[in-house]
Order: sequence, then C-alpha cells, then structure tokens
Amino acid sequence: MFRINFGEKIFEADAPLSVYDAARGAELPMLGVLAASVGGKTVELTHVLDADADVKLLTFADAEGRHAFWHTTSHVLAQAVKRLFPEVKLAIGPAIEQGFYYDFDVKEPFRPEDLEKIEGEMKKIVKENIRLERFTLPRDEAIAFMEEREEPYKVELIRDLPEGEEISFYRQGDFTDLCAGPHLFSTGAIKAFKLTSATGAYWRGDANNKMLCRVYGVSFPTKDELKEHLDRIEEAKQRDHKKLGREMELFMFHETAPGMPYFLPRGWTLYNALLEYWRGEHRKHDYQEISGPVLSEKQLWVTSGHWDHYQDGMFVIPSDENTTYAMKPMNCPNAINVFRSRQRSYRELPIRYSQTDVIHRKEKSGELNGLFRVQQFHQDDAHIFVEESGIEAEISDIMDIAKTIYGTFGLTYTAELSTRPDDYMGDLDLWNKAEESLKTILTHKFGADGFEINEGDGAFYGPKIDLGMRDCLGRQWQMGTIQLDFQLPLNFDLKYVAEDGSMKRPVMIHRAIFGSMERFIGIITEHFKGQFPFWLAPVEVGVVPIRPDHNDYARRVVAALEDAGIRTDVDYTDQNMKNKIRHHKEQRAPYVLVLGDAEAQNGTVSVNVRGSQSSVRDVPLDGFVRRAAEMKKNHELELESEFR
RNA sequence: GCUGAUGUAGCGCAGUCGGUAGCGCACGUCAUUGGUAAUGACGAGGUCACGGGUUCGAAUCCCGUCAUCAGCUCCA
Repeated sequence: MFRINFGEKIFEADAPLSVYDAARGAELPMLGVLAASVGGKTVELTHVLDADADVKLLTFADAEGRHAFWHTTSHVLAQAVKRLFPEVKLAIGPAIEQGFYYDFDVKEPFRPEDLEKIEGEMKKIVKENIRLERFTLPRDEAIAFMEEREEPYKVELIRDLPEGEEISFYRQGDFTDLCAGPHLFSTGAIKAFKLTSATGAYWRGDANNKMLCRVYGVSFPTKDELKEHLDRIEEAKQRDHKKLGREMELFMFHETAPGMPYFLPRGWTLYNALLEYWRGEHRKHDYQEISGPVLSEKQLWVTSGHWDHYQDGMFVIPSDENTTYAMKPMNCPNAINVFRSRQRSYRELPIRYSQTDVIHRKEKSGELNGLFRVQQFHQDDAHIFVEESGIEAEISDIMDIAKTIYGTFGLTYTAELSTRPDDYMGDLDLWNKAEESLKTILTHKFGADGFEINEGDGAFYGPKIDLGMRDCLGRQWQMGTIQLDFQLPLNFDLKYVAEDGSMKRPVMIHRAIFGSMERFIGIITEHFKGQFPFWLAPVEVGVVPIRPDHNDYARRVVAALEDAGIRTDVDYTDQNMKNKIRHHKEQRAPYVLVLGDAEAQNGTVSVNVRGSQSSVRDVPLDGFVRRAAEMKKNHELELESEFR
C-alpha cells in the first residue's frame, strides 16, 4: 500500500500504476492534462508509480506542460519530415521559450512551399492520434538501433551521453526518436500548430560544424489560442523600433554607411534629452565628463592590446606610408591617457571619467539590426580608476545608478555575473576577491536567485556584470555592463601615489548604463510603443490654431511653453484643424492644445491628452505650463490625468 | 561569415503568361475658414537596389554584387 498525493486529493494504491490511472482513481478531471510533475520531475502520464509520491498534474497553463506539448509537436514535425523526405537526417528538436524547433540535415534547405507540405503531413499525424511509447535501451543497442536507421547525429548524441545515464526512446507509429522526454500521451492533442520559419543553424551551435536546416514552429491545444498567439506577434511587430523610427522620423540609415545611424531632428532631440538626463544623474555621483579623439595611431591600439585581440573589429585607415590610424572601438585608452596626463594620488581616487564619444566597431555582414546592432554608436561610457579596497563600494554605486536610471523608464532588467575564464590574467587572489564582491553586491540587490552566473564567461582581464533587457519580440539584449579590469592598468603601467608614499597600480572599472545610446533608444522606443514619457517626447506639446486668425494667440502659447523649456510643434498654415490634430497624434505628442476664439479670449487652452478621445476645455494657460514644466523636471512617467 | 526571405515614387503596397509601371497616404497648386484622428479638385513625382546575361523585347527569367529582415555563429 502506498499513497499518491495530488494535493487536494490522495489516492491509495496497492499495486504499481500509471499517473493517469492514479489520477482517474482519485477522480480528478483529466481534460487538458498533458503531463505530470512527480517529486519535482516532469514525467508523462504513462509514468508508473510504485511508491509514495507527491504528484502535480500539468496543463498547458504550466510551463512544463507547454514544454511537453511543444516537444511532442517537434516529434510530429520530425515524423512528417521523415515520411515526406526519408533521406533527411535528424539532429535535435527541443521545445523552446515560445514553441519548438527541429534541426534536419537536408541536401536542399526547406523552402516555404516545403513547410506547407510538411504542415499537411503533420495534420495527418495529429488526426491519426498516434500513441507515444517510451522505451529504453542499453548503450550498445541504442547505438546499433540508430546506426541501423542511418542517423549519424543520433549516434553521436548517444556516444556523448554520460556513462550510466538511461538512454530512452519514444516511438510513435512509424517514427522513433532518441529523447529524454517527457511527452504527451498521444499526437491527437495537438489541435493547432504552425511552422513559422526555416533557417540555418550549426550542428551543436558550432560555426565549424555543418549547417543544418532548422524548422521553427509553435503549437496550442486550440485554434483560438494559436490565433491569439499569432495576433500577439503581429501586435508586437507594431512596436518595432525600425518601423516606429521611420514613422516618427527619429532616425534613418543610408546604404553608403551600413549600421551607422543618421539621427533626424526629432530623434536627435530625443537623444539629447536622454543624454541631458544621464549627465544630471552622473553629476550627482561625482563623474567628470571627458572627450577624446576618434582616430588614433595604431601604436595606441598595440599598447592597449586591441591590435592583437580586436583588429577584425576595427576600421583601420592608412594615412601615409608611415602612419596607420584606427577608429576607436572603445574609449578606454582615452580615459587612460587622461589619467596618465599627470601624477595621481590616492587622495583623488576614485576618479570617474565619463565619455559618450562616437565609436566604431566593424561587424560581420548579417549581424546588423536597426539600432540594436550597429557599427557606429555612442556608449554612455565611464572609466573609473579605483584602489583595490574601493572596488566593492564603487560597483555598488554603479548598480544604484543603474537602478535609478532604469527605474525612470519603468524598465525591467536581468543581471548576469561572468566569472574567471581559463585564460585569465592577473592575480588569482584578486580575482577571487573581486568575484566575491560582485556576488555579494548582486545578492544584496537582486537576492540569491535574482541573477545568473556564467562560469568562465568573463573577459580575460576581469569579471563582469551584464544587465540585459528584452525587445518587442522577446529577444534579450545586453544593455548595461560593469567590467573590472586588471589588465589595461598593467599594459599602460598606470600608477598612483599611495598613502605610504609607494607607487601602486589602480584597478579600472569600465561601465555603461544605457549600454549604447542607440540600442537604448531602440529598446525604449519599443518599450513605450513610441509613446515616450513627457520629458522624452521629441515634441512635448502640439499646438493647433483652429483658423489662421488664431495664430497670434498660438504664438503666445508657444512662447509661454518654450520659455518654460517645453518643446512644441505648431502648424500656422490654413490646413484643416482636424489634419493638424491628426498629425500631432500620429507623432504621439503627449499633449495637443487646440486654440480657437474661446481660448484666445479667455487665455485658456483646450487640452487633448495622448490616448484619450476627448479633450478638456478652459484650462488656464499658465496652469498648464506650470504643471507641464513640473512633470518634465520630475521625469514623470505618466501624463497628468487632470487633463483627461 | 553561414541558411532563408525581401528590395517597384518619401512611406505602405499592387503589377497575371516576358510586351516600356499603377493604387493609397504624404508632397505641390487652387478652392474651402473649420471646435477635437483624413474637405474637395487638379498636379508633380519612378534608370522597378546595382552590374552582367538570355530574349526581337526584362520590374518579371538566369548569374553576380549590395542593402535590409528572420535565424545561426560572433559580440572587449
């Protein structure tokens, strides 16, 4: 006799039985149940229980349930491909965050027409409602099994499985795959699916390996859920910063300078508003801004190590026979030269040089992406020269700045710690101390489970913290970064006079909060869907004189706003007022003021708030200006509801 | 760099079977003088990404290049 605890119900069994049978025995509703969690491990419903167990039934609402659902769909995909194209070799086919994929080794990559054919075959497999059966084989037999089927990738996978690991297979009718599971009971549950794309992907993610054909897809228990999902993706594309950047005239590209953005008047206004705010925050933390040359002679990059380690990423410009210049891919050597420009004392440390110069990094073709991945950009950079004992306090201060700044935009972010790689340089003790400091700070700010650790992923010159954000399609981008550097101070022989009169070497911290101005503008454009908070909007207030004879009053209103530092846009032509309003709305102006006879007479404005259909009449002009200036000064996220 | 897709007016798009290009918005002119998201009429605007090839004839078919997008890889 043993007890199976389903939470609200307990089933007592006297002989081994499947999760499914136990749940039925406990009279639990099984509609929509896809898999189960037994003692924290996800298993299929056919999993046999023979001892006391805590069991949770999983549906599509559970991440593990979705995972099993998508994983089974990937097997259906592979089965369909093998039926249609028997010569195709199978690689791997996991569930991912939003769906699944399967990698195939094919002679000719699948084209969109092929995907339609495959979808058709998948429909048949779903309709056939084939049961999935799990079985295991000893290693030798497992290898023989896949060798017989001429699946070299599967053979390789089996060979690489650790000794002693159970080797499981799943059979569904005429198709069998090596797989750890778990899976659905049958293919019939997959009522709605779509193959979304076919692209290339390297075997085992290594560019030296053969490129396979990866088919992506997504599936749901009902057609409605699939439609909802596809609609959501369509909706997300509406916030694409590349689309909004064009519509709102923020930035553009020209084919003569790939990956090097042109900022248009409205975009540059936004850029400067952003930078002005950033400067204010950094003044509060005792940063001093500097600027340095964009071109430097090769020798500088040889000393810094970039010439050896990063030459492919630099735009190199031969000047004459004797001189070769390179565009700077980063600012650190500038800050270092400023530090070295005179003797330094411990009394001055930490020295914090901020810098937002333009930098250039050559990217391989195919890597560029709107403002997210560019070849010319501006980091909101700073280099801090600090004593070893000051590292922890300094990192903590930087994390505070990041928290404040991201908070102003209402952005959520993730933190990752990258630790010592195998080819590290410098003192092991210092590394350990530094990593401990970083961990302590991250634990303090995010909790013990609030950040990820990438073991061995740090730069050779020091450990780092990366702060990441997601774009409208859910892709993760690195934004802020805090990097400790024990190497450059050595390369450039940096020194300061310590309290005891000896010469000591400072530690350098490279850090950026936005990451790059460009990428950050891309992220917030998508985050706000182009509806920037008041203080950031390229045009804060759109002004609409109803008829040209209201232009005089409109000029007074504009002057009052501009005097208060508020950015306006107004059309004094005899264009129809509805069109003027529409124009401001399309540009997502936070406020549109409509001015006619009544307003001119009473010294008021009619306020239309972004996102609302109606407007508020008879708002006194001076009251509006005062409130607007206040909102701007406070960097308020929300628009004033009083005007709604 | 790799795989796939796309490239037609400023923007969004159509263009069938190969026969010298069209729609909407935006833009210009004129009329309209208005109360909260499109007033009307007329007009101008294109070396169909670029370079080759096939053909009597190419936006359309073929090859190459460039740019852009999705993914892979990379990202100090």
